[in-house]
Amino acid sequence: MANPDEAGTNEAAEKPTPVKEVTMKEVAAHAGVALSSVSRVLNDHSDVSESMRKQVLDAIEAVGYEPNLLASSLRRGSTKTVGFIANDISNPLFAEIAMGAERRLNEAGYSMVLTNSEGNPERDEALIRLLRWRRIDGLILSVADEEREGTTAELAKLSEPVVLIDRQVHGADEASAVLSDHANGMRAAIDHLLDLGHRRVALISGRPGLRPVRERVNGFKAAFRARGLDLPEDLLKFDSFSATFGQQATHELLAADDPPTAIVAGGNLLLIGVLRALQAAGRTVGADISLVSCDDVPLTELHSPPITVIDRDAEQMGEAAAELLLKLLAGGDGPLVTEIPTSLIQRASTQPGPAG
Amino acid sequence: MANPDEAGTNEAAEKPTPVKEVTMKEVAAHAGVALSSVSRVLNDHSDVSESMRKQVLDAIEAVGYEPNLLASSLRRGSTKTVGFIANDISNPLFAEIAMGAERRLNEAGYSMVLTNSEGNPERDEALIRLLRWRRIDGLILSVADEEREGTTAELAKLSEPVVLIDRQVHGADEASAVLSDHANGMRAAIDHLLDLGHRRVALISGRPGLRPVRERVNGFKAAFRARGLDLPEDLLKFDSFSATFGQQATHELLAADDPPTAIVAGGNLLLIGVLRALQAAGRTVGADISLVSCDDVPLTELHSPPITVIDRDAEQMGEAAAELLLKLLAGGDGPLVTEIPTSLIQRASTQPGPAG
DNA sequence: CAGCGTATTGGCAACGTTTCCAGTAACACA
DNA sequence: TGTGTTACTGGAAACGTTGCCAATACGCTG
Repeated sequence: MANPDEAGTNEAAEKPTPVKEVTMKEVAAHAGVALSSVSRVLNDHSDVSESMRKQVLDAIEAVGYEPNLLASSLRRGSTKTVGFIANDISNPLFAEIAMGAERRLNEAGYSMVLTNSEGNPERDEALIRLLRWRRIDGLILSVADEEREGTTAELAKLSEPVVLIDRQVHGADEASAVLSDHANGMRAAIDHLLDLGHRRVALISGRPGLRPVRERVNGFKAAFRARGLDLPEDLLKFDSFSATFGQQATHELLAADDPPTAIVAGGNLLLIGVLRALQAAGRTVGADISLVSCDDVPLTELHSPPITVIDRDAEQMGEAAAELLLKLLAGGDGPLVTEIPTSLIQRASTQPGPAG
Repeated sequence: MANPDEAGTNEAAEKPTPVKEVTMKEVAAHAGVALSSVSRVLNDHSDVSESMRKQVLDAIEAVGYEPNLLASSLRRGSTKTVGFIANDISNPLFAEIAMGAERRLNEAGYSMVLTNSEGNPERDEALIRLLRWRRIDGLILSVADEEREGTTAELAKLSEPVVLIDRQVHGADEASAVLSDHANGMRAAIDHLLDLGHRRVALISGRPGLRPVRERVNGFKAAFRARGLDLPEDLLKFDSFSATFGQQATHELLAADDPPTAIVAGGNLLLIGVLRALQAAGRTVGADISLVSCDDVPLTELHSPPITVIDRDAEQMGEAAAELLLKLLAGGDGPLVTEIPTSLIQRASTQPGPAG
């Protein structure tokens, strides 16, 4: 025996298990019927006799047949699969959206292919292309950059329905989408702070290239304008949604000549950075400085003091996106838009300010 | 005109846009070469002349060809797709694992089909079957119930490689897996608490049907046994990993005759419940009762006081799982196991106890 | 008994690839 | 000129389904 790894020659089969797949052909042969009849039974077509059905079903059981959805998809021209592209699914916000979408899609018999763009617009493009090549039936996505030409070009090549999450893609105004009402949420939050006597209100957020930021800024401005107050332009910090930027921006704000008396953090990661910076600077939330965050997460509820937030139901957003997509897949014509409300949850992190 | 919906006869095309897909056939025709040559160019086979390559590439450009990965998968017998099944991807722990796995798989040219079992073993089974039918090349999963016969049966029918996340499936000891070292982590945490003088230490966790729980209990017991101390059996609460159970169990523990002086929460959702209950009971973490949690999340770091945790790198777990799967897919033979270390991060939530 | 409708079934051509196998041309060598 | 070799290229058969179309059998009516 030259090769000690080979078990020996006592077994008939010498091949490295190329276990031929059990196909409908085997089922047909075993049942003694035509291939097409097996297909009809499996797709419960109307024209099948009871005897045929039983015969085929028994054969399926007997030979241990398992459908090949790949072949079926190719033939039918539908994969029963939808793509989901997000910046970062480890962000609890996207994780919940994905969760909601997946649940709804699964109910409807669709599987979800999940991908991360990692906030990189080039990856957005590559992923859209890949999913297109994979012949997905539809796509849910939250592009990393709304302005990017390449992304819209790739989307245009996609003839399947698309639902955007909190995005408005430039050049494709007719896109279906699930949009949160950030403007009103922010408006309510700023009104609340202004009511408390704050005037030096800072906003830390990602870049205005994304709809949520634009909308929040709109709400922010509207609140100030409504009272004839000047906008604290110097307190608006836009860069990324990361914790590191939250920390850095807060640090800078606190060190300024005329520091803010209230800060609004535009996301749960930013909040982490803001809290770290405040802690490092020895400021107490609520007492020394008021704080509002966007999106309710465990941290905001259980922090001491609890943090006021502009909330929205992320899982519902995912479900809504799936719902829209399913409508479009069923032949409904778009664009379809669902607006998800935001609500202000007042907690102890917002306290009366200087003029209050 | 009988039907007002029909635009009229001025346009040649009357069909409702059945836009025939551009296939390799069209490319071949346009380039004036054989189908097989187009295929060879696309898969850069060795035997293609420069002129042929250019000719075909130009034709692809000209007709706007896009590969059909479905047909390719069918023919090749590989979908370049792996499945991922988790209880609940909205749980930050799983979200990070999924993130890590997806990143690594994508690098290697694989897509990930993500599904939620919602902690339901029946869904586990159905999902494994569905993914099998979809001809995934491999599977990463964290089963909801390790004992479940049906699950192991479905897995047995799967001839593709499988990597378990923090699970040991009964009857399939030879499975590849990524396992965290929960026992040592818990052992360290309990040692820490015992050092501080705590004796009445409670553990709130999911059911011991899952490996993480069993391992943690082992670590817990080992720490007590090593000092010849009796196990506080009455303080071990096992039910689910939910916030509601965390809250309920804590409530009960606090109301008991001989309440614990320290609590260990076995997960981030449980922690939320524990904190709610403590808050409701007016107990201050650290001062009134010591607290340890499992898995470091923003809440544990930023809580006041910060919470001591048994940490592990979730994203690394996902990457490791993908890594193992890729090895198996490349023909490596298993079972392959990666152990992920845990570490105790001491923070202010653990303070000296009665005997300390 | 011819004719016809109904219910059921089988045959076969797709779907868009990949890959094996043969075939061709060019070229070198004897 | 014949032969062998190399370097490519074309043809055709898969992969496992589905769905159209034709074929069959049966029962019924006239």
